[in-house]
Amino acid sequence: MENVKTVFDLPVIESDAPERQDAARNRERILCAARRLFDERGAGCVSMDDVAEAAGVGKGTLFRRFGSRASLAAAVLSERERAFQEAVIRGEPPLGPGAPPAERLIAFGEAMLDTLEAHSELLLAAETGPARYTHPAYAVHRLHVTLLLAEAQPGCDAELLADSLLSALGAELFVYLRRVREMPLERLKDGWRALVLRSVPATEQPQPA
Amino acid sequence: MENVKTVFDLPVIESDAPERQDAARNRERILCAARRLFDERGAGCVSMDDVAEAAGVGKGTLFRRFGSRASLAAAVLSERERAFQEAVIRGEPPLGPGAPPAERLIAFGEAMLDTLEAHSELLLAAETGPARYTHPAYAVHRLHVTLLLAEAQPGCDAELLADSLLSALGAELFVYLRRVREMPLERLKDGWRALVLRSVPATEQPQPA
DNA sequence: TCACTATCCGGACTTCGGTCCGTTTCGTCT
DNA sequence: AGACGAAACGGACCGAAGTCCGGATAGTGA
Repeated sequence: MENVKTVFDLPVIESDAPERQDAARNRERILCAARRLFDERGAGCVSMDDVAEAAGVGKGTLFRRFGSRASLAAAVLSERERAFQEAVIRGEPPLGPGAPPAERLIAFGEAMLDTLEAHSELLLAAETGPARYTHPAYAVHRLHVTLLLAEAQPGCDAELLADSLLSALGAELFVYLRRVREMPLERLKDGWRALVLRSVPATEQPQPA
Repeated sequence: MENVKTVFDLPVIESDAPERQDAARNRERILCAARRLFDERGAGCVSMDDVAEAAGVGKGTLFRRFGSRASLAAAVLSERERAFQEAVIRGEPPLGPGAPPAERLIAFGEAMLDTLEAHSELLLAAETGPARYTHPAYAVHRLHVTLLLAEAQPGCDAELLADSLLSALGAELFVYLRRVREMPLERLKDGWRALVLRSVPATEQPQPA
């Protein structure tokens, strides 16, 4: 995992040719406008037409660059996501390499919960539809969790368990627990910790290596 | 739990007055048409206009009875849901009362997975938007799981753990695992079993009572 | 039987995500 | 510089969920 490059957002598969100048300019305009609007009004109150207009760009252009609303939200989050991946792959323990897998899993979930707390609306927008599971960022999270689980508990179905655990960090559930059920953030973190410690033997020691 | 009445669908909060005759007739027509169309074409290919037309009813009426598409899908599923609740509350072990809590949790998840396998599209439609967590059926599932967890493991945060475990049975994740990742149903069941056994000490014995 | 009213009906309308396609612009090759 | 093809632009257009409100109707009380 530590040799993996961070994975950026790939809103639309760009084959190989470099981006044309106007395209790059418009992408920047759009991202800038979207960031501003989402920030001002909350992601829920911003339509794609709003973004297009604020960016001074046609709607077709908006959808050509970012294939969907969910994808645009993800792109706006990509900078943060990039930093997060960096911290996970090359950062300090316990989030980064060096700590025992259970510790790292706990730190991972806590970091995710902090991100959710700070950007729940945006993450909610980014997870609507089938977007969540097909997004490259999710693939990275899954891979990370899968590897940690496999390390902590060889023999378990780490692939599947990773998805199951990650589902507990979904934005929809988070918003529900936080806003409707009004659970404090700390409680969610404790819950995650307990969940991980149940899934992984706490008796694990720091990997020798 | 065993004394709780089954909870039916409450698509729209009807205060107390009994339903007017034409209203009841139209509800029936709508449900009938929806059931048929969903069955014929798959839930994804049926618009609300389609349902309204097939039911011989205006669109306004459709939305007056069932507040949203998700709610309509849930209503169509309500009969099955009712039977499921019955089996959980008063049926045979291990799904019904009598088996140790871990066993019942496993059986519960397996039954949910079977339902998902049979009606994934409909469940997917029923879970779009914030619908899932606010639906009465979800409240019943959560209560059931919460009580079993509390019984199996006093002292744990059963409320939260219930939601976390249930998130692993969400329709969106299911469809993704099943169709995109192409995991066999049995693997998902095994995964659920493992998840439950990790969350609950397997050393638990049938409740003394 | 006949008002009378609360409830319900229905379809036109709005909003919004997403698509299409004729037009424009960029970069390149001569 | 001029021409040419690929790529990008933009806004009209579409389908579908959900809202609104003027008109119809079922139950009620006299």
